[in-house]
Amino acid sequence: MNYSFSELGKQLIKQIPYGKVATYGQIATYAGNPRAARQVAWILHSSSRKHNLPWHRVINSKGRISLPPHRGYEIQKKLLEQEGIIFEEDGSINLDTYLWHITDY
DNA sequence: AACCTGACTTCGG
DNA sequence: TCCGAAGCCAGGT
Repeated sequence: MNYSFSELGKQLIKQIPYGKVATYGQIATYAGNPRAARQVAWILHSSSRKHNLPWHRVINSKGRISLPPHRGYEIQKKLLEQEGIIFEEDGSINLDTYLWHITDY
């Protein structure tokens, strides 16, 4: 059975454990297209609501939230902090500590 | 059916 | 550190 990139990406996002985060590129890589990071953002836009995806656990490669202020940034930060994730002074997250490894699953 | 757009990433300069 | 360009998918116009 051939699952679409979006379908796989959606499944992967659902698997991100509580208290962990994943990057767009990481999801894209696991879904089979290392260069399709942009599509991951698209998945979140189109499916996070109807499929109950833990969208707040997806951040960019720099370990920072990609949402602009007043466009969800504050909300995402709050949700992550509620899961025990600590933000650095510059607003980034220590990926060595919080990045999800597929092996954790 | 062509064209546009996204919460991105990587690479080169 | 910053900027531009290329690469990828799917849904809306």
